[in-house]
Amino acid sequence: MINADKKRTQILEAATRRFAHFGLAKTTMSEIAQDLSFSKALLYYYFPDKNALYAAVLEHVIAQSFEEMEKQLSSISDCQQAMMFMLDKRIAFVTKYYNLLENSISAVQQIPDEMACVLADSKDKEIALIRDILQKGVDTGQLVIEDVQETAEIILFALVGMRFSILKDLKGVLFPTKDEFDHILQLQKKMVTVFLKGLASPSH
Amino acid sequence: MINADKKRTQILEAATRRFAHFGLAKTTMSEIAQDLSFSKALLYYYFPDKNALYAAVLEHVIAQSFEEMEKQLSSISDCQQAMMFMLDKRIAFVTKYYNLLENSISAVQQIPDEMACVLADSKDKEIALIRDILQKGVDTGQLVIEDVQETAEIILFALVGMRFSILKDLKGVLFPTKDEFDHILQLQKKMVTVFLKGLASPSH
DNA sequence: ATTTTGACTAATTTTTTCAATTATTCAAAT
DNA sequence: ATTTGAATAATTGAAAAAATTAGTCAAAAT
Repeated sequence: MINADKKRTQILEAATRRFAHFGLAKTTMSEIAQDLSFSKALLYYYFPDKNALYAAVLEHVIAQSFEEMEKQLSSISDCQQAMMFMLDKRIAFVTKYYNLLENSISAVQQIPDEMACVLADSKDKEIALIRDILQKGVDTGQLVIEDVQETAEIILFALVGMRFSILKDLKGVLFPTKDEFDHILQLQKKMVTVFLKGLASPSH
Repeated sequence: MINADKKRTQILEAATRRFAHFGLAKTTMSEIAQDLSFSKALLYYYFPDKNALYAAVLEHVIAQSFEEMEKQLSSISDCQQAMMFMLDKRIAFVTKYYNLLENSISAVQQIPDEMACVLADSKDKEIALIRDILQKGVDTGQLVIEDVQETAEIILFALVGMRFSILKDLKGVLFPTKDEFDHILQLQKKMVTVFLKGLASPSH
């Protein structure tokens, strides 16, 4: 029982390493099994198929990141500060898991339902996170916002889109460098700062 | 001479119709020639190759749109109004020429140098357009901006990215509808409005 | 009973080949 | 200088073959 869970976790971790480095297509179930000296069949004992394993990995790293972020965010009361913190963490996450996310990032191709679901969830949670930051700003009188949900959506669209636009401009670059992610972060911070100023209560 | 230019223009126009409707891949040189009852070889007398013709079409429609926009923009002094006008025109352009731009829009694939060049130019011009609107706002005392060029870039990145993010969410949709473009426009306007408010001079 | 495996099959991807389409050239005609 | 028909070169698409990988299962191990 406890041992079974351990095996499952081991598989998840090995899969995370492989997927995070090589992506879905360039990782085989055999390789993951070999990394652990397990038989390939064992992977199928714990996970129904490759997509499910990949989705589990995705879900795991996303959940981990959210958990950490929410914990740390709770101790920041200023919403400008909170937003900057979130941007830092967001970029750190994307930088670390860029290859894992490549499928979800590069549009075009169809994403299997299982992953689409995880990603949709993740998007909702991210909007909720931004919404909570904004709401705190409204509650403390720092901000004046008519529709907090929509405003959070606009901010997320702009952030995701900004990252995409900048990375697209770097055409021919298979793997963006740390510097390029830093550049994105810098512009995102400036944008959000101006945006928050635009939402600021006149009395402040 | 004058007749030769006319032929060139005819070819450009016929190519525009085909490319705008079917895109680069689904349009053949023979079809363009047939539309005009010219021989296919004549197209090669006026344009070195298919990519060059496509790039010329792209350049032409972009230049036309810019020209019209600049003319009309010159008579708008309020920068909020100017920005909204620009957003309207931008979306109208993308809606009209969506198929023509599909290559440039869908990332991933390599864009031939000739087109990349036209698109890079177009991007620079667009930034310049936004910069000029912002600069007017600074000059009239409506806005306070430290780095106008960078701010213009941020706005463009956010706009382009926003469009991309929203269209990506509509996965499986080959041709976005008018309504979907309107939704993009609506969110873009809200974003830019808040952003401009964030740049507004305190005295206003 | 649960967990694990090797050997097997099914599905998918990659490679190769070949026919058909399409881009491009060019010598000759206008 | 402009235009064309006829030819060649390049590209694409479909089909077949080969190779890799996903997924299954009966039996072994714990």
